[in-house]
Formats: sequence, structure tokens, C-alpha cells
Amino acid sequence: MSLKRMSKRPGTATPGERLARAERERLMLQASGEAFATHGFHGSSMDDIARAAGITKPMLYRYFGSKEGLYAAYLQTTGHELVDKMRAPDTRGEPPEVRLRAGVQAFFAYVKEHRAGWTVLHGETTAPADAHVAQEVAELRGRIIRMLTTLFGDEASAHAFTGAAESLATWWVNQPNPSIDEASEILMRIAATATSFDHAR
Amino acid sequence: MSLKRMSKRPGTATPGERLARAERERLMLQASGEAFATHGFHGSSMDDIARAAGITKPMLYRYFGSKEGLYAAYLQTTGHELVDKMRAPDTRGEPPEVRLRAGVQAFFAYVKEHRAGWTVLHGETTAPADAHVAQEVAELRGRIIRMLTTLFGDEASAHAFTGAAESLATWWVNQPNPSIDEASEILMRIAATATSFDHAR
Amino acid sequence: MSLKRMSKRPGTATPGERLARAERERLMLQASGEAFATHGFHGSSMDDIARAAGITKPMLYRYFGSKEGLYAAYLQTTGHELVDKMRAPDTRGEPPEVRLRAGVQAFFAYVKEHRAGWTVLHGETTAPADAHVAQEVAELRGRIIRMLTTLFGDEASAHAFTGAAESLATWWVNQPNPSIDEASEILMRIAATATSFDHAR
Amino acid sequence: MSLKRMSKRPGTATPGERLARAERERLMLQASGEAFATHGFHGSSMDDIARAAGITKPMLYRYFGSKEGLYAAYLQTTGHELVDKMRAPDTRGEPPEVRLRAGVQAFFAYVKEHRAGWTVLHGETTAPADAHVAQEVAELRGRIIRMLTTLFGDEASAHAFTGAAESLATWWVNQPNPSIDEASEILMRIAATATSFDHAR
DNA sequence: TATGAATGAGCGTTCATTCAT
DNA sequence: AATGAATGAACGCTCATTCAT
Repeated sequence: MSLKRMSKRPGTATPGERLARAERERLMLQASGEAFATHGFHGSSMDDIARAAGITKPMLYRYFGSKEGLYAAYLQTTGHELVDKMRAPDTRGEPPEVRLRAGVQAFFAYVKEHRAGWTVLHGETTAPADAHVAQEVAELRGRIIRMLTTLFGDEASAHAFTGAAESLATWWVNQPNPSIDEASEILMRIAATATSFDHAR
Repeated sequence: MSLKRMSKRPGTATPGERLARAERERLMLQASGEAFATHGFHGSSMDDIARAAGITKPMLYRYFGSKEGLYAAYLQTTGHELVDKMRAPDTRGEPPEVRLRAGVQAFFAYVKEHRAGWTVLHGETTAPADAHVAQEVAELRGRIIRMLTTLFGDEASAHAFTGAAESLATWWVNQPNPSIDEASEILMRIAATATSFDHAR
Repeated sequence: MSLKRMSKRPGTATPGERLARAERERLMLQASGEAFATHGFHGSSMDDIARAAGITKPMLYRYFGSKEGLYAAYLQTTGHELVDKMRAPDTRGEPPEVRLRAGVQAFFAYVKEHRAGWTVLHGETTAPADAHVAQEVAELRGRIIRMLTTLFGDEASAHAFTGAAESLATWWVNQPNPSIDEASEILMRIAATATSFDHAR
Repeated sequence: MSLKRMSKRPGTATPGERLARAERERLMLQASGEAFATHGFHGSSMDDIARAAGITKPMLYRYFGSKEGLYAAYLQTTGHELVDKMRAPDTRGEPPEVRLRAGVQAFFAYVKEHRAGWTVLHGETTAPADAHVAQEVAELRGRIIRMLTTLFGDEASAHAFTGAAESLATWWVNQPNPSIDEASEILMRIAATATSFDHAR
């Protein structure tokens, strides 16, 4: 149940099958994500998810072991996508403000691109549906918090900033034309209250 | 199902009965709140809640009609307590900064006093367990957002600020010695980025 | 649970109370009859009946012991009323046809006067809600059947005739202006097929 | 919920599966019929029925959706069997008396063959357990009544005749050696009182 | 005597999960 | 590899019945 799930039956399948398998898995995860985002973990039955994914229930179990397993897999994928996106811009050597702005913009870009994923991820933060998953999500969030704590100098500000980002993103992504730059600007101003790079103003 | 539930048979019952009834109700609500905060709505069975409250299931149904009814009643109580607390300080005529600080301090005081209530309330915001309740909580949050929007001049900042408050509070209340003043100060600095009363700095 | 229920606490109550008690009992029985006729035995809850009778549930239990007891009491009363009505006309010494017609007319008169009672009584015949009661109703019906068997000479005809009377009555009583004479005439013609008094035609 | 339920996935399944499924369904229906006839609708729990059918509750729900659905399915089957049986003899062109006798004999044959079905069907007439089903049974009975009304010339006689048939059948089928011909004869004599074909006597 | 409050027991229904093919 | 069929275990809810006042 860790973030690094074992790849099942390693090396036995032919390349063709392998591809089909990965494709299948992607489909199941997407369907389940849609369901989880729309009806929540408890509101989504395995039957519903299987039907939405166009497959049968035993497939879900063969691939993910349990409902929690499916949920964990979905959030793991989603979490990785978020992390990858935020790590993508190569800002080594840049000043903190630039690095933060890049991260914030990546975050908003991610939320815009993966609404369902973000919904589930965010929900799991405040109202965990599964203990294991909750812990993993907490760790993900924890890593970001630690980074920001280093940047801001105090943990409280890091939590406030994170919450601001999450809440703003959730509202912002439902607006007609969500502008990444505008949203980022608001966050950057907030960040400035907690750091010394506000001389820029 | 509105936020203002009627008190049943107002004024007619004898004091003894009334107290007993109110007392029972309070006990049930508290037990259910504990359960909802700890295991979530779906993780708390009516049997569990009844047992925790020291009564039997039919009583829960007699008093609250359904599981959703119980949940709604709990969140309604909790919501009222929050609203009452935030309205308590008489700051009419004071400058916006003072009024905001009073509200923020009241908010943290409330979270500290009602951890379970805050947990459930916060969770219902991001991962609604019941549609009706979700809407009422959304309205409550909406009122606060509108107030802040007026103060800050833009809705985005209001959402960011609210999220900062919520996230900070949730982390802060689990710290060893949560200081209301320190938490408030952080939020006030954030507010300053969005208003004109930052000349104070 | 026999048709002759014991009178409770015999001789202890004052005449005044006694009257009040009898009156109460009548009210409860009537309310329960209405309920049973409308929603059936299983569709009528003790709560409903108590509310309809304007009293509280424990009263029903004090007077009738159980739901079955109440049901039995109601059907007993109803059955007695039917029997009394059919026995009322003094036709001793009259020819069979005259006696049968008198009985038939009394039956229709009863059905017209006590629709609820008839509904419950008839229902209990074909779809018994309570084993004890069913047996008593069966005995009541049995007495009539035996009488008719004597008259008609064969039991089969007696059953057919009884069924005809019951079905006709149930339909007839829901017609706009149910005429007792017309209904009776139809039954008398049917009776004629099975007896020797059809020379009258 | 109409009398003509669709057969599920018609024609697509393999013969083996289909037979198994149909067989299962037949078994469930039979078990439920036995239960309904013996203990009534409310006296039969889904657990009891499942156990009697040698399966588990969820199967009943998979096949019939709800307790009412199961009940409806049973009565629908039963009703169809009755209708089919009564329509079977080809008596077009025959005189009314012949046609009626054929119908009456078919009816008794049906009752003899399907005691449980008849019990439930008859009970539903006088003491409906389910509103939907009651209406369908009423329509079935209504069709017969209309036919007889045409034949007899008046509706009252049709109701009397139907009741005679039902009551006679219910008693008759519990006799040691129920003779269809004898029972039919009694009904035919009754019919004769209401029609002109009694010149045959 | 009459009541409001309380309960034990059961029922209809659903759902995550597995077996047989 | 994939499925249709099947199940065990709960859960929300109700109701006949009784206690304490």
C-alpha cells in the first residue's frame, strides 16, 4: 500500500499485452477518479466504477486488490503527477521568489488540468476516506510544507500559505476563465508577507 | 432542514422534562460529533453513535429522524456556535483592521474550543457527506467570503484568506500550546497584502 | 384471545368510570377498525391507531394487551354485530325461503352500515393476518356455512352461495345507491338453483 | 412493473446459462410463492424466502429488485398461468354455455394445479399487500368480470358469480378428491339463473 | 390512570468481495 | 484473462412493546 506499488507479474507478459494492460489500468484509474471526485469515496460503488470503466468488477480486483487499493492507486498517480509538474521547471540557482512563483504556477496549471484529481486529493486532506491513503497524502503535503517552512522561516506561515493556495485553487478552477498568472500573483503577495523578498514591491 | 430548526413544543413542557430532553439532545449531539470527527460520516454507524451516547438507536431517530438529520443537527449547532462567537465582539464603528482581528481571534478561539465541530465543519467544506448539509455549510462559508470580499475588494483574495485561516487553524489547534494571538498575527499580515490598512506596518 | 374476552377488572370501577371506560374502548375500536380497513393489519401501526383514537399507545396495551388483541377485539365486536343483525328478524316457523331472504337482507344491511368492519372481516377470510383471529373468523363463517348446508343439502353449494354473497356485497356497497332488495334478489335466484323452493319462480 | 415483464437479455445468452438462470428464477418464484401463500406477504421475510430457495438474499434482489418486485413477479407469473389456462380451450363459435363451462373447468383445473398461486392471488383481491400489484390483480379480475357482465347482462350477477367461483374453489381444492366436473356443475347452475341458456334444463 | 420516554429485535437493502467457468 | 453468478456482513430504519413518572 506504499506509494511505490509493486508492478504485478513482472516480466511475464508480452510487450503487446503489457501495453494493453497499462492502457486498461489507465482507463480504470480515470473512471474511478471521475467517480471519486463526483460522488466521493463512499458514494462510488465498485459496480459503478466498473461500469464507467467499461469492464467488470473482478478486473478491478485483479488490478487493484480492493477498493482502498484502487483509491490509493488513483491518488498515488495523481500525487505523482502533481509532484512531477511542480518539479519540472528547472530553477536551480534562481532566487527563492522565482522558484516559488514557478512552483505556484505549476500548481495552478496542475489543478486546471486535473480537476478530478485535485478534488479527490484536496478532499483527502481535510476528510480522509481511508487511513492509509490519508497518511500518504499527509506525507505529500508534509513535503511541501517543509519546503515552504524552510523558505518562510516558520511552519505556521507555511500552513497558512498552503491553505490559501488550496482554497484559492479550488474556487479559481471553477471560474469562467481561470488565469494562472492572476492566481499566482495573489499567492505571491501572500508569500511576501512572510519572507524577506518583499522588497520587490 | 433549515439552519433554524424549530425548538420542539416551545415553552409548554415542565422545566424538569425540558431540561432532561435538552440534556439528552446535547449528549447525543456531542457523541455524534465525536464520532463524525473521528471516523467520518460514513465510518460512524448509528449503532456506534447510540452506544457512545449511552442510549439506543430508536432514540436517535426519535430526536433527529435520520442519520442525515443527526448530522445536519450537529453541523447546525456547530455552525451557530461559530457564527455566534464571531459576532460576539461589538466592534461597530471600529476601523476594519480592528474588526477583522476580532473576528479572526474569535475564529481561533472557536476552533480551540470545539475541535470536533471544526473538524466536521471543515471536512464538509471539501468533501461533503450530505447534499443538504453541504449546501448549508457552503452558505455559511459564503457569508464569510462575501464579508471578506467587501473588505478586500476582490473575491480571489477572500478565498485565499479563508483557506489560509482554515488550514492554519487545523494545524495550529494540534500544536502543544496554540496561541491565539500568534495565529491571528499571521492572518493579519496576510490580510494586509490585500487591503489598504497595511499602512500600519 | 377467545371470542368471549374476559371483562377486565370486573366490578371494581365505579359506574361513572365504567361508562367512560366503555366509551373509550368503543372509540379505540372504531379508530383501529378504520385503520385496519384502510391500511390492513400490517399497514396500521399502533402509533397510528393511538393517534387516530386521540389517546396514547400504552392505553391501547392496557385495554387490549397487544396488537393482535386489539385486532381480535375489533373483529369480535364486528362479528357479533353481524351475527346479531342476522339473528334479529324473528322468522321462526316461516318457510325456508322467507328465512333465507331475511338473513340475506340483514347481511346486506350490515355491510352497508359497517363498511370498515366488513372489509376487515372479509379480508381476514381470504388473507388472514393473525392465526388466532383467522380461526375465529373461520368458525363464524363455518356456522353460516353449516346453516346453508342444511338448507341447500350440499356443502359445495353453501360455499358457492356464501362466496357469491361476499363478493357481491363488497362490490355492491361501493356502488352509488346500493339497493338491498336488488342485491338480495340476485342472491335469492342463486339460492333457488340449489334448493327445492324454486317452484316459486 | 407491468404484467408483461421483459425477459432479460433475450436470445443472447448461451443455452446453458439461460437454462440455469431461468431455472434459478423458477425456483425462487416457487419458494416465494410457497412462503407468501403460507405466511402472507408480511409474514414472509426475504431471509426466509432465500433460505427456502436455497440461495442468499442478494440473489433475490439481483433478480427481482425488491420484495415488492418479487411479489409482483410471482403474481404476474401466476396470473399469466391462469389467463393462459382459461384461454386455452378453443371454443370460438360454440354457444355461450359451452364456452362458459370450458372456462370454469379450466379455472378449477388451474386452482387444483397451483394451490399456492391461487391462495396468493385470491388473497391479493381482498387484502392487498402491495398497491401496484393490487391494481394489476384488480385489472385481471376486472377483465373476467367484464366478460361475465357481457354474458349475464348485469354486473351484479357477474360479481356474484365470480365470488361463488372463488369461494367454491378455495374450499373445494381442500377436499379429499376434488372433482372438477362436480364443481363446474354447481357453477353452471348458478350461471343459469342469470342467463337465458337455462332452457337447457 | 395515563403518559412521554425508551428499548429489543427484526427487516429490507446494499456493497465489497470471491468463486466457478 | 475475463466474466456472470453468488455471498457474508453490515447498516439504516421501524415497530410492537414496556418502564418510570
